[in-house]
Amino acid sequence: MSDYNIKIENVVASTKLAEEFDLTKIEAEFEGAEYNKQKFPGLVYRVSDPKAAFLVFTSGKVVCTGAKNVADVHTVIGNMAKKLNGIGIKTIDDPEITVQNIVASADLQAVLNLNAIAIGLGLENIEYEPEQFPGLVYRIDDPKVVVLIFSSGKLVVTGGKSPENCEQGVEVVRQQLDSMGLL
Amino acid sequence: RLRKWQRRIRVSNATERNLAFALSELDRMASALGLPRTVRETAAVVYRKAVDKNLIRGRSIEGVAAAALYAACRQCSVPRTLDEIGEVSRVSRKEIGRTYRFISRELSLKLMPTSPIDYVPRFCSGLNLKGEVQSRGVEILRQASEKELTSGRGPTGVAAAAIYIASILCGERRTQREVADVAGVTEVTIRNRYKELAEELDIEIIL
DNA sequence: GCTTTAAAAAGTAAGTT
DNA sequence: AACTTACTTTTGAAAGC
Repeated sequence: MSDYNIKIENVVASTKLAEEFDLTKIEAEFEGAEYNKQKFPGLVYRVSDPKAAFLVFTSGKVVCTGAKNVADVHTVIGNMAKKLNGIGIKTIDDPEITVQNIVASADLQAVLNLNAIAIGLGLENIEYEPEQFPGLVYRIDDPKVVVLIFSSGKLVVTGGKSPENCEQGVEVVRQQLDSMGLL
Repeated sequence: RLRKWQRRIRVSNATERNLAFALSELDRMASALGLPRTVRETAAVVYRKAVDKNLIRGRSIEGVAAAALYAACRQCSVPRTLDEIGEVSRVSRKEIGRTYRFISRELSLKLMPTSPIDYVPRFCSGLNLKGEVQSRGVEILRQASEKELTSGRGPTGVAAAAIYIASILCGERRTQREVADVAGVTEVTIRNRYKELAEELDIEIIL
């Protein structure tokens, strides 16, 4: 059927792996780990298994970004916990992982007139400043997501907490544009 | 009782002082940009509305004034780019843009993005090009708009490309470098846009 | 508000070759 | 003129300034 090639590009999640962390020790033991307290309070660590990046804080909380899907988030966080155990750091057993944001791309397969869309969706509901950025910004309340609409018909959906939110966001835009005859 | 009075007077004085400062800022920037009185007045109206809606809280007077001027230029169809406003303001282009979006939404200015056509008169006069070239440029931009060649592109770049083409068609050729300088874009951008326009609008350019 | 991470979209910009 | 790199926009959490 209709294929908008919805692809998840990035998943951001947060969790708590311990009560506290000695970031200086982790920096010394983990190859490639970066930690500059004055620059940023978190330690930066990148992995390539499933590719992802971590921000580790002294509070024991961890932010994981760059994963391509929700399953990978759990995989890399699990791997991270094992690596920490490997250098003698105890971690919480079943950490509660919360997906905070998902970025996805899609393609409506149609050239779009952004000026017409701006009027159609209502100037008070959108932001479109081509002098600054080529995409039209459309904030949706239904699934609470933000959709960037480009003249090429390509879309970027961000702010969603689940893949479903992203799909719903694309569908809302498709339907609205279709009903206005702009697709 | 007396304290309350004094406080009101003090607030009133501060408010008036701030308003006076904002208006002088608007005047200073408008003068530096050579903007007509109508634009300054429009900017003053926008600024006063922002004050009435308490939109200045947490924002600098300079930032709101610059954003108000940017908005006024667009409302009056004599747009200046954020870079141009930024050059005469002590606030960064980034903050002017951010503040503009905020007051634009809060005051429901509902401004459509700037049309490349609105830049044609200023750019052409900056290049000493006659009205004939302007008309040609505007016509090219009208066609470009109909064929979806302006969506998502910077208005100044598209306007510059149209003027570049028009100057050649009218036998008053200006170099890409000259047009790029008055439009504030790079030659690469003019090249990309003019090739696209010439191709899609079937305009033959003989150099 | 800022700092840091990642990622896509498309336009524009800057530095090399 | 081509390439490469990089910045514009949006989103979210983390801890601290």
